[in-house]
Amino acid sequence: MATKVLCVAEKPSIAKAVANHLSGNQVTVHNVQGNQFIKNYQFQYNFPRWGHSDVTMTSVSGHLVSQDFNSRYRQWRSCDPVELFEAPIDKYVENDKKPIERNIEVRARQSEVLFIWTDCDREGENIGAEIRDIAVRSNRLLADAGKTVRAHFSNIERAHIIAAARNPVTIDEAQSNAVASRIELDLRIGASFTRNLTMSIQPMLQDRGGEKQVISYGSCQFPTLGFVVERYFRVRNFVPEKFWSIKVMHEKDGVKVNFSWARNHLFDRMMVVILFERCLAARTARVTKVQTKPTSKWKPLPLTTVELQKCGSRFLRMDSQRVMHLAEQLYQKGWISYPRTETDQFDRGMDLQALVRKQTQGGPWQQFAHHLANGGFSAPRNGRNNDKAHPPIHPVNFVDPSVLNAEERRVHEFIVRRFLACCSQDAKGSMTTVALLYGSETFTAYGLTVLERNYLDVYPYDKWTSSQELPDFREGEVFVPTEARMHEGLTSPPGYLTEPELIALMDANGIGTDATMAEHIAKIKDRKYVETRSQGAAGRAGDDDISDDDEPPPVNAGRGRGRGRGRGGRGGAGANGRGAGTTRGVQEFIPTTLGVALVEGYESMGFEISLTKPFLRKEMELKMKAICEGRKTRQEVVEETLAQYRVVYNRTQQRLEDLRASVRKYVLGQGE
DNA sequence: GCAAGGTC
Repeated sequence: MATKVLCVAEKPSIAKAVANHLSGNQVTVHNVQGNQFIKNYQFQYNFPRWGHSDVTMTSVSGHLVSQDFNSRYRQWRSCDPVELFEAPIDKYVENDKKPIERNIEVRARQSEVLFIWTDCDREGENIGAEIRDIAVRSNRLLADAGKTVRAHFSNIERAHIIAAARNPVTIDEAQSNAVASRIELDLRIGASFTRNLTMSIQPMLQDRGGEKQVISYGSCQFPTLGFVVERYFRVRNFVPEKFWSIKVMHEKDGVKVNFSWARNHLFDRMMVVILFERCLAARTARVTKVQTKPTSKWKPLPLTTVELQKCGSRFLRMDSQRVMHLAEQLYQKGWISYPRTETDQFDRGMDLQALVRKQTQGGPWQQFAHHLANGGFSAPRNGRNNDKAHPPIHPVNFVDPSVLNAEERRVHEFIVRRFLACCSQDAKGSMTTVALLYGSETFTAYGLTVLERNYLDVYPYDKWTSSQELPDFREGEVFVPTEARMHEGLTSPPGYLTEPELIALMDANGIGTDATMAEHIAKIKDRKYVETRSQGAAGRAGDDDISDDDEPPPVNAGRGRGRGRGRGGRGGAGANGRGAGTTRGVQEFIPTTLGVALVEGYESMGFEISLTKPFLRKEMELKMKAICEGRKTRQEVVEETLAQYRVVYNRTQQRLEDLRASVRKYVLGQGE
């Protein structure tokens, strides 16, 4: 007698891949009535634990269960918003998900074992619990010990999937509970604050003929707005500072070589005058070091969602939501892998060379792919992130670019080139350093010669070019510099926040996930908290009369722009918050008067915890971790967090006048 | 008319 096993994945693509691996492609496919994406795959498999089995492999499509307040509370004016802190919450399945629910119910009734194949992350654990609850309601026997299990897998390579099928584990209830608390808190806090804010502020805006707009609070959208406003004020409040430096130029063999000062620049004019006079007094400079050594520019890391979005803004001039939409389409058509991933390491088991060979069929990268297939291949670098659920974004099949529309083609081309770049060699070069001692001061010139472009040939988004060749200097050589002068400069203000910078800040502060960051950005635009414009479209705020010092020396460029790069430095010249590389045409974010009023209004209330800063979200993250590790229960976290927010809510009520004053000041221009 | 998280 064959055991009947029901497998349920988080999404159709996983169900299909797993079914194919386990069945050896001996599989029959059935449609699920009412949903064109979900399929049931039926095949035989011999599980060590259950023996010869008839397997049905199906999937859900993300969360199956929705949550909202009981209908008595759903009308906005049905209750005081503060009641939403404890109003009963209903769980239900949306109508469009009913066919998926029904499919599981029917199949569960015929099954002896339920085998969950959701992604191995917190949300996946919670979705797994949703699936189990629905299945158990339909077949109580599945609640018995060992009758509901879960696959532990971190990629969909064949061997890995088979190992997961043979070694089931149990659902991690703690992780599921962590998500449950997150869901409840986001709902209660988001809804209560949003209703309160909207009902107290919206009438003021309507007075001036504004349309009815929702003024929302959310644990992700507010910190996102906070980043934009913070940068805005940093630009607005920027006071340029004068600085001084010493510039040395020497012409040799017909080449003018600029030497940069080891101290870069100083903010003390007298000091620079003294140091400069010592240079002049010394008259000659002596070459203290001539060094030529190999250098390289590292190839990029495997592509994550966050990186795709940043590159989309930077290189393709598309906003993050657009890029994600296009990537989603490419995924659904089967050209690229799953586009929502935090992983920047390829699993060792993956046959990357086979994927490279697929790209030799055509496209502008064809020749390069041939070169990799014929011995040029080099294993990708490993980044530091692995979500244990999805591989880095990569092309899974060849598609002739001409069948894609213009926008899809650009995103697809980027993904293919990025992948091929990952599989090729670092660019190689040679860096010459010449150091001078002139008076008491050290000056340095650098010369870069690019020797092998390697990955750069397929990845035009990175720039690395040879500098002017340095003339021959000898250690100990003494000369009178052709030119030496003092230079006066002004520090320049940071630019407004660009989308890649905003995404980097959200990423570093844990605001949103790879799948939702673009939505939060779109949300604060939609709510009219911020506006975007093309960088450089309008004159930059403040003075035009800005000069800056020379760029810092060209250090080994390999040190990639990693995750979590801090925000632009403050004050100091040069550290101006503008991202590396060209940013012309990139969208920059400017808060509206409403956005500024909200942030300033809340700040003026002087809470010890700020709603517009990322700390609360981080704290939530830590509390979820505590639940996962068994240090706290779901109830404890919900209660203590709600208590925290209640304090903020009550104080917001008491000091509503502060918030209204802020709106009057910034939005209505009525002063204080 | 509310959030954030999955997913098509």
